[in-house]
Amino acid sequence: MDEVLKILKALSDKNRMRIVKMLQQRSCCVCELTSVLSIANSTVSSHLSILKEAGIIEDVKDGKWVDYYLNTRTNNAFINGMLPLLAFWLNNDEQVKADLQKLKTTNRLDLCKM
Amino acid sequence: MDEVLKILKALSDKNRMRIVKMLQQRSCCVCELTSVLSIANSTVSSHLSILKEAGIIEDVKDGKWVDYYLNTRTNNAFINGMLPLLAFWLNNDEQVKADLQKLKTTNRLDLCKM
DNA sequence: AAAACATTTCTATATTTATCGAAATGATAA
DNA sequence: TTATCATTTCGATAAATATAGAAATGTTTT
Repeated sequence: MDEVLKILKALSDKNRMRIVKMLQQRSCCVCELTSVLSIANSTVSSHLSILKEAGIIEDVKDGKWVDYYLNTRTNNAFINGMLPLLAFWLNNDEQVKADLQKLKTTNRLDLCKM
Repeated sequence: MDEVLKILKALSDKNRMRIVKMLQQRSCCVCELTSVLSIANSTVSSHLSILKEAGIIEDVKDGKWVDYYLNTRTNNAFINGMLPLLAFWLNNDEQVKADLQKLKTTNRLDLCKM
C-alpha cells in the first residue's frame, strides 16, 4: 500500500502536477522547469526527487544538464495505470496550457549564460 | 486543477485508502469503519468529510446511522477514472485483506449497545 | 588547473495535516 | 419529553510538507 500512497502523494502537489504535465510534452532540465514554474530551483529539485523516488520520472545526464522524463517504460502497475489517465487530464487547464505554451519558447541554451 | 489535486490528496492517506477499499466491499457507517480502523471516531469522521468533499463518497441516513458509500454514479471524469483503477489495486495488500475480512464479521447492531 | 554553472544538499521556517478527547448536534426510542 | 447514542464539530498538539537561501557537489569549458 505504501507504494501506491507514495505515487498518489507525489501527484497531489500543484507544482509536481505542473511538472508532470510539462514532461508529458517533452523532457526538461531543472532550469527549464524552474523558469516556467517561477519558484526556487532548490524547490524544483526537491519536487523532482519526490517524483523520482515514487518511480514516476527518471533522469539522464545531458552535458551539463540533467534531463528529466516520464517513466513510461516502468513495470510498476500503478504508474502504468496513472500515467495514461494523466495524459487525458488537465489539458484544458489554464495553468497547464500557459505552462506548455511557455515551455515551447523555453530553451536551456537561452537560460544559461554561456 | 484544484479539483484533481483534491481527489488525489484525498486518496493519498493510508486510512482514507483503507476506507475506500472497505466501501468497495459494501457501504458502512462510521462506527463500523472506526471499529476496523481502530482509530478515534472523530478522526474517521474527519477522513470521511475529506473524501466526501472530494466527491469520492456520498452518504445517506439509515435510522440512527449514516451510511457511506462510493460515488460510482458521479459525472466527475477524474473520479470515474480513479475508482475503476482503485478497484483493481491493493486487493492483495495484507492490510486491505485483513480489513475486508474483519468487515465481514462486523455489524453495526453488534457495535451498538441497544 | 581554474572558472563557470547546473544541480543537489543543508538549514531553517511557515503552513498543512492527522490525530485525539471533549463538547455539541441531531435523531431515534422509550 | 427525556434519555440514548451515532455522528460531527471544536480545540489543541504533534508530525509532515513546501518553500527559500546558502553552501556543497560535480561536470564542462577554457
